Amino acid sequence: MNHEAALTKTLIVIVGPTAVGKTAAAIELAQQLNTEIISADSRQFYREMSIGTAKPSLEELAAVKHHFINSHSIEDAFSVGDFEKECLQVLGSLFKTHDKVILTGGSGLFIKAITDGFDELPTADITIRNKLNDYLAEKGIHFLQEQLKIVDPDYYTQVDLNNPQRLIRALEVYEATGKPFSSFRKSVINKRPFRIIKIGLNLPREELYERINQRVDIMVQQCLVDEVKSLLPYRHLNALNTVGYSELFDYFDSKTDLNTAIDLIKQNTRRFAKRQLTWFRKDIEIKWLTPDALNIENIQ
RNA sequence: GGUAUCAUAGCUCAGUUGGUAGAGCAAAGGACUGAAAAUCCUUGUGUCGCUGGUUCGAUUCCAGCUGAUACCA
Repeated sequence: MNHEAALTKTLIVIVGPTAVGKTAAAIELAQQLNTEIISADSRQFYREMSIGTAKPSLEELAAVKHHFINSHSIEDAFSVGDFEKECLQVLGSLFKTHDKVILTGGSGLFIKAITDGFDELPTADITIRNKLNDYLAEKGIHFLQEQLKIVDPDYYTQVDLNNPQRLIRALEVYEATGKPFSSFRKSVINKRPFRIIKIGLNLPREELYERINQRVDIMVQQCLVDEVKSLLPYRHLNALNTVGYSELFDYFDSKTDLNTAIDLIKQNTRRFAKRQLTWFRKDIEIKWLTPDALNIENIQ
């Protein structure tokens, strides 16, 4: 893509909390623009998980071409970094035939991977990560904190020391490369060869929560319990460490009854929506709308 | 109808030997560069059921009322 062409290409990013109505709004806009949709949803990639991830329906998928829905298996190791690379490739080829492309999803980190990009970092070595998780279990978080203090004192002063995932990530990068994690973190925003417009969809909190509760009830009617049951053999996979699945695994373990599990799915989904809003709120480039207000006028 | 117990945060309850109160859960706010639907952090002003009485002072003691629960009729 040359510079001249780049100016004409626009990525329309539609974000917002789960259940706000991103899917329907994005499809309607895609039809008006005669374009395609890239999903940035960290669980809708996986073809084995459908009901609990609130994927677009078969009709919706037929109405507009979607990318990164059912594109991967829960057994694949598919990281945000992988998504960044694969998605940019898809975008490049879509921009050859479209001036505007829609990127939509609720996973803030995955959106950021496309709009801003990440520094070059090594992917997780599962052996190292397992070892570090063993240390965490056996020696406690203090041990990881002390290791990090020795190996990467800069990051030690910045990181949330109570967050084991952050500590382990930094330590595994050090073990894999011999260089401190902080030395990779340049935090430069990658300039993309296309224009980016960010739209955030939101509703009054009460209304959003009502939609979440209703959607969980619909998932149950659509036999979410059977879907989760069929995934029991894969429950150890990271993809299944997910709202809607974890709670029902507990039900199959007889740790809760079904109604309690369903109530917990609703509650954890509401909390998830709150975290999504926290993430997106700090992005001042986002123009906020109610879902029914999204139209071509908003994306000029 | 009688007796007893209870009435404190959205919920479940603790507590104040009388000086206007605090836990868990819920909820809200925040962080977050390859686990991200994950992970982590912060936040407790409530007519202490109502009306009186005693007292310098009552959510605490006393009386009445209202409601709940249990037992007896």
